[in-house]
Amino acid sequence: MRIGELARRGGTTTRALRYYESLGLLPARRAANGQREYDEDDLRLVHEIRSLTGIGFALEDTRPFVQCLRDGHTTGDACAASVEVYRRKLAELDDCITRLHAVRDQVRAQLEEAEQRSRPCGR
Amino acid sequence: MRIGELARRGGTTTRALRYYESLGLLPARRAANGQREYDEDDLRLVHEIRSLTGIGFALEDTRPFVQCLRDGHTTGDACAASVEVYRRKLAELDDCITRLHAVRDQVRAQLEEAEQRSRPCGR
DNA sequence: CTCCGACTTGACGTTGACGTCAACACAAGT
DNA sequence: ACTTGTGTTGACGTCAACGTCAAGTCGGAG
Repeated sequence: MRIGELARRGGTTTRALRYYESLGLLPARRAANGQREYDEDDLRLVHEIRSLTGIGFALEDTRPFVQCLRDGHTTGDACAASVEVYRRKLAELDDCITRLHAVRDQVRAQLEEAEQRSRPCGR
Repeated sequence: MRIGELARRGGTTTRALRYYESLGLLPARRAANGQREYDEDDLRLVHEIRSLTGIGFALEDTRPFVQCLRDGHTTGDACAASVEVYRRKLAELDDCITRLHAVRDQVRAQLEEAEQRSRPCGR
């Protein structure tokens, strides 16, 4: 199939697919006239990339998963490198959540304090 | 004082201060020779800006706080517009935290599933 | 033949908060 | 006088993940 069909079926755009190719993430064969040619395996890769980035993974983080599929594994997270990305991302998320909690509490305290000052006595 | 001193005492850089000026966030008087001249009140504004952006507020969000101080209030959050920013940010944070929780749980589930597959039977 | 849709490459735009560099002027210290 | 430090403006670079536009090519339908 050509790039337009892959984009449609993969739930993305032709621009994104060309971008992935420019990163070496999704290389494409070329037809005689220069047009990109993809197959069902490529569609699988696109789905893998999109589902991961949809969750919040960076494009670079999807590389091990794509490579894993390309190596013949049935899932992208069957390889150690992919699992490692999972772990790293999990730690990042926990860290981020912790920090956001702290910030939220800080903002909430500031807000309450400001409201306190605006009506000093009861009411 | 001049821009270098303000940057040092405000915990930032001269580039940042010029940038703030370009946004109209921190206008500066000029000396006869064209150099920017600041006073202690400006330092106060810089501290306000930095402490807010340090928490995660966008520069534009600090504008009401800075204006509030410039209007003579003792704190930057004494004005309604500032409090409104607090509220908005608080809602944003809650929303962000909720989404991150969902993502984290999703990633954790994926990770556990992947580990399950790597050692199918006990152990 | 003409028209349309899909394809190609290349270049620039977007968002935020500056960093970095160039090329120059002015101030202070020795 | 010379050097060093600090100041000025202006322009371009950074990061991510593409969007948008331009100008042209290719294939098939009518």
